[in-house]
Amino acid sequence: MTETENLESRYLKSGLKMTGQRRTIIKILDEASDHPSVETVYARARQIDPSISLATVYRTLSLLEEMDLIIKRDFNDSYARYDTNIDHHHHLIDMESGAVIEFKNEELEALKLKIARDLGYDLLDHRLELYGRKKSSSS
Amino acid sequence: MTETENLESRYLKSGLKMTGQRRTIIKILDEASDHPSVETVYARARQIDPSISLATVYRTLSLLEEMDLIIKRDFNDSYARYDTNIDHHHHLIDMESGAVIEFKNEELEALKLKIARDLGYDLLDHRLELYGRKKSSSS
DNA sequence: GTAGCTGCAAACTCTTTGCAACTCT
DNA sequence: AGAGTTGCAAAGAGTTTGCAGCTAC
Repeated sequence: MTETENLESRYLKSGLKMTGQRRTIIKILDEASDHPSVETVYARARQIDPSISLATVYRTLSLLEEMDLIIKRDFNDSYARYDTNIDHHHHLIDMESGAVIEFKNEELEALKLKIARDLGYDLLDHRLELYGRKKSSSS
Repeated sequence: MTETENLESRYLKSGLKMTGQRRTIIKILDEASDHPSVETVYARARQIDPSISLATVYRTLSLLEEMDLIIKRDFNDSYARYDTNIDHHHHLIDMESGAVIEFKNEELEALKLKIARDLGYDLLDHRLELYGRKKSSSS
């Protein structure tokens, strides 16, 4: 969960232009601990810069995704959501609150490599999502 | 991969009306070994019944999904794809050919339960997708 | 006979794009 | 100055829906 560098400095290294709009969006992503949708990023961006357009949010998020600075996800929603954390991890989605919890598991990493190997494949990427309900020890 | 009953007989048990269009779509799904998209089902359906409409395909697939006879999936495509196999399994997506390979793994089932439990959750559903490239022993 | 299904076309949601104006470097 | 970025509005893809006619039961 602790990243060496924030998104802004990683972006700056690319040499691409830094505009007011991009700075706004990158700041929002840097501060986001959730996995915001385009609309959410847009809403937050408007609080900082009311004149920003949705098209710019779409374009900037696509750009950052192509640069592998963020990752596009779909948690069975009808819209895309973005993940700022590029470290490899998985998600547990709380089906009651919609909260997304990140986790890592070494055993799983080993197992999935083994499964792919057994099927005759080199693993390039993968995803695991768990959908659950919070255990209540009382009720 | 072997199902006790086919989709058609499971559908008939529901008591819902069986129309020509539904029979066509259900037959296509019963015979599909891939994970067809709405457009694919539509294209195949037209070969049997050229007058069938896309809206009916959408409606029928939604209906079958609500009845838990098929499962809607999204393999990072921009459109929905359907899975006829309701047995619990996972997918390995061949990133070169786009082929989708189904697999099961008991070790994985146990592990994912453990992960959810450790996070304080009861597991309701989950999905694992592996994205890989076929190993070539020669090249 | 009638509840429910169908085809058609229009509408809707999410995302992308053409273009003229603007802004970082 | 100039390449790249922006806002706007229009267009695009995928999906849903209202409605009048039709069909399985």
